[in-house]
Amino acid sequence: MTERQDIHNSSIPVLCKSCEARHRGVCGALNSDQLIYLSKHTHKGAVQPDTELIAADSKIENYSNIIFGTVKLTKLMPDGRQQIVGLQFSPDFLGRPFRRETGVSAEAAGPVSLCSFPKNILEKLVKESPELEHRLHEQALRELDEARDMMLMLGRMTAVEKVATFLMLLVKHLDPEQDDDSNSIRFDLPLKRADIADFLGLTIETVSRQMTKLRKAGVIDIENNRTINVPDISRLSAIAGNF
Amino acid sequence: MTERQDIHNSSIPVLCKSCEARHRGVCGALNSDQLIYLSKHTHKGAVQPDTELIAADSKIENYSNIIFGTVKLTKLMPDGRQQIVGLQFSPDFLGRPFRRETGVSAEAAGPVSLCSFPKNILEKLVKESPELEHRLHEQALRELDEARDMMLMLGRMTAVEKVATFLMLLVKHLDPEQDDDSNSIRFDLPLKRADIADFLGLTIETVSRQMTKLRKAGVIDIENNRTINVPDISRLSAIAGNF
DNA sequence: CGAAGGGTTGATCTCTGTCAAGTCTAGTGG
DNA sequence: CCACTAGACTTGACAGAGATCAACCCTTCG
Repeated sequence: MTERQDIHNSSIPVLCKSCEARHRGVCGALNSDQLIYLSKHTHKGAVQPDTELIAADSKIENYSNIIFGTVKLTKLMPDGRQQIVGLQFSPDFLGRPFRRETGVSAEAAGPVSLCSFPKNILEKLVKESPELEHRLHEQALRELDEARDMMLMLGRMTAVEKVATFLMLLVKHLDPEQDDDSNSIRFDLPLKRADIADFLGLTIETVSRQMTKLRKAGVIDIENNRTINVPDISRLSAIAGNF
Repeated sequence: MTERQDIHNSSIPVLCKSCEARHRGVCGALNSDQLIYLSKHTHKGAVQPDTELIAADSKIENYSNIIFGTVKLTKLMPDGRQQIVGLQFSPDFLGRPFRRETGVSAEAAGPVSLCSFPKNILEKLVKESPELEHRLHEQALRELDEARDMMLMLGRMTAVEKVATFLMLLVKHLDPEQDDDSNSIRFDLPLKRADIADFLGLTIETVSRQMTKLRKAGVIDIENNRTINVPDISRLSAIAGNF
């Protein structure tokens, strides 16, 4: 194992001090020198909802870490049909090293802030640090697992199951191990109905109906159309077909 | 770039001499010493159709290269619903380095022959050869792209489009750039109807009906239920929504 | 020959999509 | 301050694509 000096070294760029990505994200593989080098070329910025971050088939010039917000990866058919093929949250890495684009575009699902740096800087770092490539590899495998979970959902689940699965995805993401005892949770939907529909392979109307069904069954509680309250997570989980 | 001695070196294990994986697969990243080391622990063998190669959630002890045949990666729901989440063909690598299983199992779709070696041997090689990890990383990214293409298909396509897309997948795979001028092709389906249905998120009956529809429209020709003749690939491609 | 596996075809049902109207909220401008 | 509009969401009526149930064909194999 390589020495991981960065943790105890005080010379960490100010930019990175409070950044999640430095621990859980790809930057965790860098030592303080590399971090300083990277941060010199880095640009932190906020983007507006529905901004296109990466156009399909465009050459990618920048890579980013997501500091805050939710990014949706979408695929579009010529006639306008759309499918969300991935959601990326906080310390996720955004970009496609070593690979041309294949028709996926990235859009901010709401307010998002990013930490971006030029493609060639990252590639230089990858060459000198196998550990960094290993991190990227692991993120790719994680995304692959998520994609396959979604494939089972898209191909074989009913509408209610899909909606429940989506809600459980958010629950699991917001509640990483902590609060295991509390069986209830409350959170805001990061996506509007149209996006949820594109995520689940349904129409807006069907999504709406299934949410109403879950609400009437007492499985969830909806405030302002955006805030969800789950009084008993295990009930929701059962509908999602927890496995 | 690392020196790639293996191409011109005559001391290549007999086992590997005629193997596709040595060029296009992961083994292409190894020099002849590493190849010899690996081949010492390697076991080539054939497996019967529908054999389970990797059980869902089992600890993986072996990795393999696919020498011949088609392997399906499947996900199963408790009530028996099933979804094929990936197909792997000839020089593909089979296994999940650095990652516990997540409910995917691998099965031979027909007669398959594999070249297997123990987990720890590969992991040792990965440690000394960053190029090998890079290859594995690239295969993961390729699989991720395929998974996302499938997600669009599963979530947003109609039954005919799905079947046409599946056939085009086979066409593209069997016809890598060559024979670009010939607009027709003939091939055997590597999957039976039940597997095609699990791949497309449909039922057997619907798959059968859509194939009949394509046959009656003159887009394809079916012999013995297994051999497909496509007289005009562009017609098929148009139905699949080629993009 | 009979049984089993793979495939097709038909009749019917149902879930989800489509079309259309309506609610609620926030924002704009007179 | 109120009318007006636009966007996000819901609800209802209806239609249609695909699922389900069932019969049937064909080939293979003991």
